[in-house]
Amino acid sequence: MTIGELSRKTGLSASAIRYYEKERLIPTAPRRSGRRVFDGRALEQIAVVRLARDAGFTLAEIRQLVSEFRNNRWRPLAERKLIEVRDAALRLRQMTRILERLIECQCADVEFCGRAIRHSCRERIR
Amino acid sequence: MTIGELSRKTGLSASAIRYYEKERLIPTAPRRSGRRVFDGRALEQIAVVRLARDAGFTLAEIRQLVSEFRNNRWRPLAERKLIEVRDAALRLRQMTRILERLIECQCADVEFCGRAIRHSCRERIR
DNA sequence: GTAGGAGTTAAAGTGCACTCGAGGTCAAGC
DNA sequence: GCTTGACCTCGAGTGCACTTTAACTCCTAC
Repeated sequence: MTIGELSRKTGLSASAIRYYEKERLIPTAPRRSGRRVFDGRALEQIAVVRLARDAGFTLAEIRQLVSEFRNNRWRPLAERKLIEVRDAALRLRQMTRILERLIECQCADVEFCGRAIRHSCRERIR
Repeated sequence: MTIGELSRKTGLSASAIRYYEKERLIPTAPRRSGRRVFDGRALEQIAVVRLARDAGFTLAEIRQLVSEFRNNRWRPLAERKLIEVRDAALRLRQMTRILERLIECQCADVEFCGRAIRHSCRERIR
């Protein structure tokens, strides 16, 4: 598979794939006359990176996760991240409820909605 | 309330608060001899911004949301964002499950876990 | 044999969301 | 009246995650 095909299949730009390789998020692909040749594993590796990134891992953390996967040092990293991810999911559910309320609400008094929303938000910081 | 107190109460740095004001995410605070004076509403306004930011709105989108709140143009913005937020929440739940599986798994064969995880990730792109 | 298209590298540039630093102001307490 | 500390503005700097650019190579098709 060329970098172009991999790019089309993953939706990730070719330059982003090169960048991921350079940053050691995915293994260095073997070259055929200077060009990268990928196999099916690259799809999985990129999918792992994207999922982790979507879940809020930084690329530095993902590099750690993938490089420390073979020894057992990834465990504390994963545990810390699980807490963060659960918290992020909670905040997203709150935001979902607020958006749903906001959208479904037909009240003419937009100021009332506003107060209700500000109140929901404020609960979070006190 | 001074900017320092507001900073302590919200956990947001004073420079970030000034930045939010400059970017019109929160209203321009009145000055007393050159210094900003905040009241309780500032707590709510900052909480709204932080919640929206946590939910994945960019500051530009938040500015739109807060500035268009009084007319009814915020509605399509909120609807589009609801879809994104639901999707983000789904991805976070996937990541939570993967992390939980990873952490709870006691198997010695880390390669097996690895394959299972790569498989879960790969499902997402095919 | 040459044009085109896809690939290569290294380095510089971009956008976001702040953060920092310099140089200055202001009120309170000694 | 002077020091201290918290505040002010403005502009530059930072870190992340890429993207773009420049100059080049390689294969295919005409």
